[in-house]
Amino acid sequence: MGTLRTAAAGAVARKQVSRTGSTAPAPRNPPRSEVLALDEIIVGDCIEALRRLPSESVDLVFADPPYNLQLEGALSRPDQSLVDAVDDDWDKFASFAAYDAFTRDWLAEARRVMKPNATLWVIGSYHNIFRVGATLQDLGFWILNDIVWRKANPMPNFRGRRFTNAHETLIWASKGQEAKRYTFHYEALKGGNDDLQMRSDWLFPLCTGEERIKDESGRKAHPTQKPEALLARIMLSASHPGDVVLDPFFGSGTTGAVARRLGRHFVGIERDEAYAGFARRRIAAVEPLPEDAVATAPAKRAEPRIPFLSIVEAGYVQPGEVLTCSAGRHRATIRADGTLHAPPAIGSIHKIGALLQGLPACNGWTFWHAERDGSRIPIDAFRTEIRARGGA
Amino acid sequence: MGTLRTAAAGAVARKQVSRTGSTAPAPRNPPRSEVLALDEIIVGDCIEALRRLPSESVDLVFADPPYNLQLEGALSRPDQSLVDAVDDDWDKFASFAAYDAFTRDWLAEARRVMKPNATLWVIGSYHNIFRVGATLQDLGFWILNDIVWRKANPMPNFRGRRFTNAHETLIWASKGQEAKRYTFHYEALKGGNDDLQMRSDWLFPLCTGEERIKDESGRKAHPTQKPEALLARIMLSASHPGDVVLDPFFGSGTTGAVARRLGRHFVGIERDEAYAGFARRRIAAVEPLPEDAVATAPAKRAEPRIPFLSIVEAGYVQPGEVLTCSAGRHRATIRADGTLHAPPAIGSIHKIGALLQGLPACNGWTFWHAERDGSRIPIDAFRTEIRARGGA
DNA sequence: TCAACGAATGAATCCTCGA
DNA sequence: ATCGAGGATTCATTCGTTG
Repeated sequence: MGTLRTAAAGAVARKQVSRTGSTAPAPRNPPRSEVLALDEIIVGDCIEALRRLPSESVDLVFADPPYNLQLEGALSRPDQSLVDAVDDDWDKFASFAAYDAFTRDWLAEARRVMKPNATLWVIGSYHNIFRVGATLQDLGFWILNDIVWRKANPMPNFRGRRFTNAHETLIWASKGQEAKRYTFHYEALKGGNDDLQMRSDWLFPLCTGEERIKDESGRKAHPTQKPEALLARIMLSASHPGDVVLDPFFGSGTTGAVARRLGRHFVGIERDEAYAGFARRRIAAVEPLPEDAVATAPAKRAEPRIPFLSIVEAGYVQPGEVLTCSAGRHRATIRADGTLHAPPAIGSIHKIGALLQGLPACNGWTFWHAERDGSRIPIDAFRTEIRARGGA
Repeated sequence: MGTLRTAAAGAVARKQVSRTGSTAPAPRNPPRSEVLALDEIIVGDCIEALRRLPSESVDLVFADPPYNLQLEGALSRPDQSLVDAVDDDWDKFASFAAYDAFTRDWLAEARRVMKPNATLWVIGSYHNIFRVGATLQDLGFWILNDIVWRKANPMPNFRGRRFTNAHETLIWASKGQEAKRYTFHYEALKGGNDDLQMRSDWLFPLCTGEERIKDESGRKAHPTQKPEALLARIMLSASHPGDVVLDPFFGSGTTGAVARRLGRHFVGIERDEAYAGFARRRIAAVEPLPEDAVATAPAKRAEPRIPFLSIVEAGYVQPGEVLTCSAGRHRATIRADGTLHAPPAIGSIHKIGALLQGLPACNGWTFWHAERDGSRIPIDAFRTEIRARGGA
C-alpha cells in the first residue's frame, strides 16, 4: 500500500511542483491552528490553507478539484508514430505530472486533517478522476465505493463523435484499510429508497434554474456549480448533524449551503474572493431545517447491547423454560446464567442456535422463540421492551 | 528462427521495461508475425503474445484485465451461504507498483498493434480502473468517454457497510489526441436509441442463466464472464463488419462469440488452456447473423425514450426478425444495432414507419408489431415490460 | 399444466467490541 | 497489537421442486 504508481511518476511527484506554476510554493510548515474556525470561508491557496488546519479535526471532506485543463496544450504534439509509443519523453507528460503533484499535495493534507472515522468524497470526470483515484490509493486511502452521478439532463455531444457524456464519477474513501468505523448511515438510505439498498448509481438533474447562482449581470456565477441534492445525499450518508464538513475547493458554496440546511458545520477554502463572496451571501440566506428533520435514523447496530442474561434477570423468561425455533423443531432450555442447554451442549443463544442448525453462525435473538398466550414470539421482542424502558 | 523481420518489427526499438510479475520475463524482441491468424486463440502469456503481433494490424481492442481485487477473508450472505469469490492466482499482484507495471506493458503493446483509427476499450472496477486510466493517459492514449455499465441485478452489499456496488466502468480511448478519424457509428447508435444520442451510462443484466458457460460439473466455467450484450454494443459502436477485434484477456471467449455473430474477426490471447477450450467450443456453436443485419447504418434522424436497442438487447425481439404494422401490410427487419431495415431504407422504428406510410412522422412504438403466439402485439408492450423491471 | 415456493448465485476490497 | 465472542446483514433473477 501507498506505493507509487510508477517509479518515473514518483520521481516527478517528489520534487516540489507549485500549484499551477505561476504562484509561489506554499510554506512547508506554516503555523497550525489549534481550533477550527467553523462555518467560515478561508480565502487563499488550497494547499497552504490545508497545511494550517489542525490534524484529525474534520468528519467529512468533499472535494470538487479543478480538472486538468492545461492538458490539451501539453499533449498537442503530433503523436501518431507508433514506434515512439512508449518513449520516455517526460516533458510530454509534464502537465500530467504537475497535476499529479498538486493532487498528491492536497489529498495528503486532507488525509491528515481527517478524523480517524472520517471519509473523503472527490468528484471528477474522465479528464482527471483516474489520476485522482490512483493518487488517492497511493496515499493509503481505502476506496469504499465509486459512485456515478447520472445526469438526467446532460449536455449533448454536439459534434456527434462520442457518446453523450452523461455522468460524473465520485470516489468515496476512508483514511485507510484499517479505518473500518467510518460514518455511514446505511439504514437511513435504505429507508429512503423503498427499503432497498442504495446503489452506486445516482440519478440527479444538473444544477439549473433558481438554484443556479447568478452574478450581477444574470450570468452563472460559477462554471461548475454542483446540485444541492448531490451534496445532501453525501452528507446524509456519511456525516452526523453537528459534524464538520471540509471543502477545499469551495467555489459557489454548495457544500456550505447544504451543510447549513442539514445542521452540519462547514470549513471552506476558496482562492477566489469573488466566489467566496457569492458563497457567503448564498449561505446566509439558507434556512436550517428543524433538528428532527435532519436527525439520523436509528441504526440497529448502534443500539445499546443487552445481554440475554438481562432478559432472564428481568423476568421476561424463566430459568428452566424451553425455547424453540419459529417452527418448534429445535429446542433448548434456559439456564440461570443466561446460557442455553441443548443436551449435551451448553452455550450462548447464538452458539446453540448455530449448532442445532449446523450453520457457522446464528443470530439467537431472532432464532429463538418463547411461547406466550399460545403463540411463539421471538426473544428479540423482550430485548426491544427493555430498550424501550431505558436500558439493561 | 525469426531472423527475418518485417518492416514494422524492425522499426520498433524499445526501451527496457521489466515485467514485475512472478513469471519469467517475456523475450524482449520476439519474432513478430507478418500476418494475423484470424479467429484463433493464442494460448500463452498476454504480453509475450502481444509482442509477436504485427504493428497496426487490429481495428478494435477490448480488454478485461485482472482487477486486482485484494479480497481478505471469506464473505457469507445473511443466510450463511458463502459467496464464491474471485480468488484465482491470476488476479493477485504483489503491490500497486506490480499491477501498474503489468498494465503499462500490455497497454503499450496493445497501442502498437492498433491501426491508426482503432480504439481501445478496457473494463474495470474501482479496484483497478483508476490505475488503468492514469497509465493509459501516461502512454498517450486519448480518452474519448468513460462508460458506466449499470448492472440491472448486482450482488447486494451483504454487511450493509457500503453502497451496492452496482456498476463497472469502461474506458474508451483512441491512440492519441491526433487520431480523430476513429471508428464510431454515431448515426447507427442514435437510430437504435430512439433517435436520441447514446449516453455514457448503459444498463445491462449480469451474465447468468443459459448464456453463462458451464463446466462439466455444471459450475460456471469462468468467474468473470461478461454479458454478450455489452460486447455487442461496443462492437456495433466502434467497428465495421469484417474488422479485426483483439482481446488480450480472452477468458471464456465472449469477445469471440459476439465477433462471430456480428461478422467481425477476432484475435484472442488467453494463458489458460482450459478457458481457451471452453471458448473454442462456445464460438464454434455461434450462428453468424445475415450480412444485412449487421451492416452499419448510413441513416439520419427523426424523434424520443426507452431505447429500442434495449428491447433488442433484452431479447424481446431478435435481430433479423420481421416487424409489421397492425394490419400486416408494412414490413421491416430488425437489425442488431436497433435500427429497422425496409429496403433500401435503414433507420429508427419511427423513421421507417413514417417512410412506409408516406407520412411526415410516426410513433414507431405503437406502429410496429411483433408476432407472438399467433397474434400481433405492439413493441410498446416490451417497453412497458422493461420499464416495469426498472428502466432504460 | 401451471402456479407457487424455495434454493442458488453474481468481479466483494462487506463488523465490532472488550479482554 | 491479537483473539474470541456477540450478533447484524441481501437483491434480482434463474431454475428446479412441490402441490
